[in-house]
Amino acid sequence: MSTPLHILKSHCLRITDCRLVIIQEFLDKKVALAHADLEDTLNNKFDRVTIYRTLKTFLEKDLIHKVLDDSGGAKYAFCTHHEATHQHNHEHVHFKCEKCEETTCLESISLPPIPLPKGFEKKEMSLLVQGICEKCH
Amino acid sequence: MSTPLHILKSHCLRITDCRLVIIQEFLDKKVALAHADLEDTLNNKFDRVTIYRTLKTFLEKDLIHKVLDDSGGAKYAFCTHHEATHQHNHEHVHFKCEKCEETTCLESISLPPIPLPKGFEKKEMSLLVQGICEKCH
DNA sequence: GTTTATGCAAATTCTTTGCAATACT
DNA sequence: AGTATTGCAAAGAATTTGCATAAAC
Repeated sequence: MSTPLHILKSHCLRITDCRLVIIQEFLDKKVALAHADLEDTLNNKFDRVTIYRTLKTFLEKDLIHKVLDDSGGAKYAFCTHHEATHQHNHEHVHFKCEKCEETTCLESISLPPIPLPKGFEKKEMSLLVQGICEKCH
Repeated sequence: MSTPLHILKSHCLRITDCRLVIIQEFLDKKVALAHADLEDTLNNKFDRVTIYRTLKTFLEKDLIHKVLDDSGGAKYAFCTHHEATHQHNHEHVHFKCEKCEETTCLESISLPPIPLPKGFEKKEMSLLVQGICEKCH
Protein backbone atom coordinates (compact mmCIF):
# COMPACT_ATOMS: atom_id res chain seq x y z
CA MET A 1 0.00 0.00 0.00
CA SER A 2 1.12 3.57 -0.61
CA THR A 3 -0.15 6.28 1.63
CA PRO A 4 1.21 9.81 1.37
CA LEU A 5 3.09 9.12 4.56
CA HIS A 6 4.82 6.04 3.23
CA ILE A 7 5.64 7.75 0.01
CA LEU A 8 7.39 10.60 1.77
CA LYS A 9 9.28 8.26 4.06
CA SER A 10 10.46 6.01 1.29
CA HIS A 11 11.81 9.02 -0.54
CA CYS A 12 13.62 10.37 2.50
CA LEU A 13 11.54 13.48 2.65
CA ARG A 14 10.39 15.22 5.79
CA ILE A 15 6.76 14.82 6.71
CA THR A 16 4.93 18.10 6.38
CA ASP A 17 1.29 19.00 5.95
CA CYS A 18 1.77 20.58 2.59
CA ARG A 19 3.54 17.56 1.17
CA LEU A 20 1.01 15.12 2.55
CA VAL A 21 -1.89 17.08 1.16
CA ILE A 22 -0.35 17.51 -2.26
CA ILE A 23 0.45 13.83 -2.56
CA GLN A 24 -3.10 13.04 -1.50
CA GLU A 25 -4.35 15.33 -4.23
CA PHE A 26 -2.35 13.50 -6.84
CA LEU A 27 -3.64 10.18 -5.59
CA ASP A 28 -7.27 11.30 -5.50
CA LYS A 29 -7.61 13.11 -8.76
CA LYS A 30 -5.86 10.85 -11.15
CA VAL A 31 -5.19 13.56 -13.64
CA ALA A 32 -2.20 15.77 -14.23
CA LEU A 33 -2.24 18.84 -12.03
CA ALA A 34 -0.83 22.28 -12.63
CA HIS A 35 0.43 24.57 -9.94
CA ALA A 36 -2.72 26.61 -10.33
CA ASP A 37 -4.94 23.55 -9.84
CA LEU A 38 -3.29 22.83 -6.52
CA GLU A 39 -3.52 26.45 -5.47
CA ASP A 40 -7.24 26.39 -6.16
CA THR A 41 -7.97 23.13 -4.42
CA LEU A 42 -5.82 23.83 -1.41
CA ASN A 43 -7.50 27.20 -1.21
CA ASN A 44 -4.94 29.33 0.58
CA LYS A 45 -4.07 26.63 3.01
CA PHE A 46 -0.48 26.93 1.83
CA ASP A 47 1.52 29.66 0.26
CA ARG A 48 1.91 29.82 -3.50
CA VAL A 49 5.66 29.66 -3.08
CA THR A 50 5.51 26.58 -0.89
CA ILE A 51 3.57 24.79 -3.59
CA TYR A 52 6.18 25.71 -6.17
CA ARG A 53 8.90 24.43 -3.92
CA THR A 54 7.04 21.26 -3.07
CA LEU A 55 6.57 20.48 -6.74
CA LYS A 56 10.24 21.11 -7.39
CA THR A 57 11.25 18.82 -4.55
CA PHE A 58 8.94 16.08 -5.78
CA LEU A 59 10.34 16.44 -9.29
CA GLU A 60 13.90 16.09 -8.05
CA LYS A 61 13.02 13.00 -6.08
CA ASP A 62 11.25 11.52 -9.08
CA LEU A 63 8.01 11.39 -7.21
CA ILE A 64 6.21 13.28 -9.93
CA HIS A 65 7.05 14.00 -13.54
CA LYS A 66 6.27 16.82 -15.87
CA VAL A 67 3.44 16.16 -18.25
CA LEU A 68 3.70 17.75 -21.63
CA ASP A 69 1.04 20.22 -22.43
CA ASP A 70 0.47 22.55 -25.31
CA SER A 71 -1.20 25.20 -23.21
CA GLY A 72 1.95 26.66 -21.82
CA GLY A 73 1.88 26.05 -18.10
CA ALA A 74 3.54 22.99 -16.63
CA LYS A 75 1.50 20.05 -15.40
CA TYR A 76 2.61 17.24 -13.19
CA ALA A 77 1.54 13.69 -12.57
CA PHE A 78 2.48 11.04 -10.12
CA CYS A 79 5.19 8.70 -11.30
CA THR A 80 4.39 5.08 -11.71
CA HIS A 81 7.19 2.76 -10.88
CA HIS A 82 7.87 -0.72 -12.04
CA GLU A 83 7.12 -2.38 -8.74
CA ALA A 84 9.69 -5.05 -9.28
CA THR A 85 12.63 -3.03 -10.45
CA HIS A 86 11.78 0.12 -8.57
CA GLN A 87 12.85 1.90 -11.67
CA HIS A 88 11.36 5.02 -13.03
CA ASN A 89 9.22 4.71 -16.09
CA HIS A 90 10.66 6.72 -18.96
CA GLU A 91 7.83 6.35 -21.38
CA HIS A 92 4.79 8.41 -20.75
CA VAL A 93 1.52 8.32 -22.61
CA HIS A 94 -1.01 10.96 -21.77
CA PHE A 95 -4.40 11.87 -23.10
CA LYS A 96 -5.66 15.41 -22.97
CA CYS A 97 -9.34 16.05 -23.49
CA GLU A 98 -10.11 19.13 -25.51
CA LYS A 99 -13.42 19.62 -23.76
CA CYS A 100 -12.74 19.16 -20.05
CA GLU A 101 -9.06 19.93 -20.44
CA GLU A 102 -8.14 17.05 -18.19
CA THR A 103 -4.95 15.17 -18.83
CA THR A 104 -4.87 11.55 -17.78
CA CYS A 105 -2.06 9.03 -17.80
CA LEU A 106 -2.77 6.08 -20.01
CA GLU A 107 -0.71 3.63 -18.06
CA SER A 108 -2.03 0.57 -19.77
CA ILE A 109 -0.67 1.67 -23.10
CA SER A 110 2.94 1.12 -23.97
CA LEU A 111 4.69 2.78 -26.83
CA PRO A 112 5.92 0.70 -29.69
CA PRO A 113 9.60 1.18 -30.51
CA ILE A 114 10.11 4.19 -32.73
CA PRO A 115 12.78 3.84 -35.41
CA LEU A 116 14.99 6.91 -35.05
CA PRO A 117 17.30 8.21 -37.75
CA LYS A 118 20.96 7.18 -37.48
CA GLY A 119 22.93 8.93 -34.77
CA PHE A 120 19.96 9.71 -32.58
CA GLU A 121 19.91 8.11 -29.17
CA LYS A 122 16.66 7.86 -27.29
CA LYS A 123 16.52 8.42 -23.55
CA GLU A 124 12.93 9.30 -22.89
CA MET A 125 9.66 9.42 -24.77
CA SER A 126 6.35 11.10 -24.17
CA LEU A 127 3.28 10.79 -26.25
CA LEU A 128 0.46 13.24 -25.90
CA VAL A 129 -2.80 12.30 -27.52
CA GLN A 130 -5.43 15.00 -27.74
CA GLY A 131 -9.09 14.52 -28.40
CA ILE A 132 -12.28 13.77 -26.52
CA CYS A 133 -12.21 11.65 -23.42
CA GLU A 134 -14.64 9.00 -22.37
CA LYS A 135 -16.49 11.24 -19.92
CA CYS A 136 -17.06 14.02 -22.44
CA HIS A 137 -18.51 11.82 -25.11
CA MET B 1 8.14 26.54 -54.18
CA SER B 2 7.31 28.29 -50.96
CA THR B 3 8.87 31.62 -50.26
CA PRO B 4 7.87 33.65 -47.22
CA LEU B 5 5.98 35.92 -49.57
CA HIS B 6 3.94 33.11 -51.07
CA ILE B 7 3.24 31.66 -47.69
CA LEU B 8 1.83 34.92 -46.40
CA LYS B 9 -0.25 35.46 -49.52
CA SER B 10 -1.70 31.99 -49.50
CA HIS B 11 -2.77 32.45 -45.92
CA CYS B 12 -4.38 35.83 -46.58
CA LEU B 13 -1.98 37.68 -44.34
CA ARG B 14 -0.63 41.13 -44.94
CA ILE B 15 2.95 41.34 -46.11
CA THR B 16 5.10 42.92 -43.44
CA ASP B 17 8.82 42.85 -42.73
CA CYS B 18 8.43 41.17 -39.41
CA ARG B 19 6.35 38.35 -40.80
CA LEU B 20 8.64 37.79 -43.75
CA VAL B 21 11.70 37.66 -41.56
CA ILE B 22 10.16 35.30 -39.03
CA ILE B 23 8.99 32.89 -41.72
CA GLN B 24 12.46 32.99 -43.23
CA GLU B 25 13.89 32.11 -39.85
CA PHE B 26 11.67 29.07 -39.57
CA LEU B 27 12.64 27.97 -43.04
CA ASP B 28 16.37 28.45 -42.45
CA LYS B 29 16.87 26.92 -39.06
CA LYS B 30 14.89 23.77 -39.24
CA VAL B 31 14.43 23.48 -35.53
CA ALA B 32 11.64 24.57 -33.24
CA LEU B 33 12.01 28.17 -32.16
CA ALA B 34 10.93 29.88 -28.98
CA HIS B 35 9.96 33.51 -28.73
CA ALA B 36 13.32 34.18 -27.08
CA ASP B 37 15.20 32.57 -29.96
CA LEU B 38 13.54 34.89 -32.42
CA GLU B 39 14.15 37.89 -30.23
CA ASP B 40 17.85 37.03 -30.11
CA THR B 41 18.26 36.39 -33.80
CA LEU B 42 16.25 39.35 -34.92
CA ASN B 43 18.26 41.42 -32.51
CA ASN B 44 15.97 44.34 -31.73
CA LYS B 45 14.88 44.69 -35.28
CA PHE B 46 11.31 44.21 -34.07
CA ASP B 47 9.57 44.77 -30.81
CA ARG B 48 9.13 41.90 -28.36
CA VAL B 49 5.40 42.41 -28.49
CA THR B 50 5.28 42.30 -32.26
CA ILE B 51 6.98 38.93 -32.20
CA TYR B 52 4.42 37.63 -29.71
CA ARG B 53 1.62 38.85 -31.90
CA THR B 54 3.17 37.47 -35.04
CA LEU B 55 3.49 34.04 -33.48
CA LYS B 56 -0.09 34.18 -32.31
CA THR B 57 -1.28 35.12 -35.77
CA PHE B 58 0.72 32.34 -37.37
CA LEU B 59 -0.70 29.86 -34.87
CA GLU B 60 -4.25 30.89 -35.64
CA LYS B 61 -3.65 30.55 -39.35
CA ASP B 62 -2.07 27.12 -38.84
CA LEU B 63 1.15 28.32 -40.28
CA ILE B 64 3.09 27.13 -37.28
CA HIS B 65 2.27 24.74 -34.46
CA LYS B 66 3.29 24.51 -30.86
CA VAL B 67 5.98 22.00 -30.14
CA LEU B 68 5.82 20.20 -26.85
CA ASP B 69 8.64 20.94 -24.51
CA ASP B 70 9.35 20.00 -20.96
CA SER B 71 11.25 23.17 -20.21
CA GLY B 72 8.23 25.36 -19.77
CA GLY B 73 8.45 27.95 -22.49
CA ALA B 74 6.57 27.45 -25.71
CA LYS B 75 8.34 26.50 -28.91
CA TYR B 76 7.02 26.64 -32.40
CA ALA B 77 7.74 24.93 -35.66
CA PHE B 78 6.59 25.35 -39.19
CA CYS B 79 3.67 23.20 -40.16
CA THR B 80 4.17 20.64 -42.80
CA HIS B 81 1.24 20.08 -45.05
CA HIS B 82 0.25 17.13 -47.07
CA GLU B 83 0.95 18.67 -50.43
CA ALA B 84 -1.83 16.83 -52.14
CA THR B 85 -4.67 17.33 -49.70
CA HIS B 86 -3.52 20.69 -48.38
CA GLN B 87 -4.48 19.34 -45.02
CA HIS B 88 -2.74 20.04 -41.81
CA ASN B 89 -0.64 17.28 -40.36
CA HIS B 90 -1.98 16.20 -37.00
CA GLU B 91 0.79 13.89 -35.99
CA HIS B 92 3.96 15.47 -34.80
CA VAL B 93 7.14 13.67 -33.91
CA HIS B 94 9.90 15.76 -32.43
CA PHE B 95 13.31 15.00 -31.04
CA LYS B 96 14.85 17.17 -28.38
CA CYS B 97 18.54 16.87 -27.71
CA GLU B 98 19.50 17.06 -24.07
CA LYS B 99 22.87 18.53 -24.92
CA CYS B 100 22.28 21.21 -27.52
CA GLU B 101 18.64 21.65 -26.51
CA GLU B 102 17.56 21.77 -30.11
CA THR B 103 14.22 20.35 -31.07
CA THR B 104 13.89 18.99 -34.57
CA CYS B 105 10.89 17.65 -36.41
CA LEU B 106 11.33 14.06 -37.44
CA GLU B 107 9.15 14.29 -40.47
CA SER B 108 10.19 10.99 -41.92
CA ILE B 109 8.81 9.09 -38.98
CA SER B 110 5.17 8.31 -38.73
CA LEU B 111 3.45 7.14 -35.62
CA PRO B 112 1.95 3.70 -35.46
CA PRO B 113 -1.71 3.63 -34.49
CA ILE B 114 -2.10 3.76 -30.73
CA PRO B 115 -4.89 1.64 -29.29
CA LEU B 116 -6.86 3.94 -27.01
CA PRO B 117 -9.19 2.77 -24.25
CA LYS B 118 -12.91 2.66 -25.09
CA GLY B 119 -14.61 6.01 -25.31
CA PHE B 120 -11.49 7.98 -26.12
CA GLU B 121 -11.41 9.70 -29.46
CA LYS B 122 -8.12 10.77 -30.92
CA LYS B 123 -7.79 14.07 -32.74
CA GLU B 124 -4.12 14.87 -32.55
CA MET B 125 -0.93 13.19 -31.44
CA SER B 126 2.50 14.46 -30.57
CA LEU B 127 5.47 12.39 -29.68
CA LEU B 128 8.49 13.95 -28.05
CA VAL B 129 11.61 11.86 -27.94
CA GLN B 130 14.42 13.14 -25.78
CA GLY B 131 18.02 12.06 -25.92
CA ILE B 132 21.20 12.86 -27.79
CA CYS B 133 21.05 14.03 -31.35
CA GLU B 134 23.26 13.07 -34.21
CA LYS B 135 25.36 16.25 -34.01
CA CYS B 136 26.09 15.89 -30.30
CA HIS B 137 27.31 12.34 -30.44
C1' DG C 1 -9.37 56.05 -47.32
C1' DT C 2 -10.01 52.15 -44.58
C1' DT C 3 -8.20 48.52 -42.26
C1' DT C 4 -4.52 46.12 -40.04
C1' DA C 5 0.12 45.90 -37.89
C1' DT C 6 3.62 48.04 -35.17
C1' DG C 7 6.05 50.18 -31.15
C1' DC C 8 6.00 51.87 -26.72
C1' DA C 9 4.34 51.98 -21.98
C1' DA C 10 2.22 49.70 -18.57
C1' DA C 11 -0.44 46.03 -16.59
C1' DT C 12 -0.84 40.98 -15.54
C1' DT C 13 0.64 36.65 -14.72
C1' DC C 14 4.10 33.19 -13.67
C1' DT C 15 8.15 31.80 -11.18
C1' DT C 16 12.19 32.42 -8.32
C1' DT C 17 15.02 34.29 -4.40
C1' DG C 18 16.26 36.02 0.38
C1' DC C 19 15.48 35.86 4.92
C1' DA C 20 13.42 35.38 9.46
C1' DA C 21 10.18 32.40 11.89
C1' DT C 22 8.54 27.83 12.40
C1' DA C 23 8.25 22.84 12.19
C1' DC C 24 10.53 18.31 11.69
C1' DT C 25 13.67 14.67 13.25
C1' DA D 1 19.82 21.08 19.06
C1' DG D 2 20.40 21.07 14.39
C1' DT D 3 18.58 21.06 9.86
C1' DA D 4 15.05 21.60 6.51
C1' DT D 5 10.60 23.82 5.38
C1' DT D 6 7.41 27.53 5.42
C1' DG D 7 5.47 32.24 4.71
C1' DC D 8 6.00 36.76 3.44
C1' DA D 9 7.95 40.41 0.69
C1' DA D 10 10.05 41.47 -3.20
C1' DA D 11 12.57 40.66 -7.43
C1' DG D 12 12.70 38.90 -11.96
C1' DA D 13 10.61 36.58 -16.22
C1' DA D 14 7.18 35.87 -19.47
C1' DT D 15 3.07 37.35 -21.65
C1' DT D 16 -0.87 40.43 -22.54
C1' DT D 17 -3.44 44.85 -23.25
C1' DG D 18 -4.35 49.79 -24.69
C1' DC D 19 -3.57 53.28 -27.59
C1' DA D 20 -1.49 56.45 -30.85
C1' DT D 21 1.44 56.14 -35.05
C1' DA D 22 2.70 54.01 -39.19
C1' DA D 23 2.26 50.77 -42.90
C1' DA D 24 -0.45 47.74 -46.06
C1' DC D 25 -4.10 47.19 -49.25
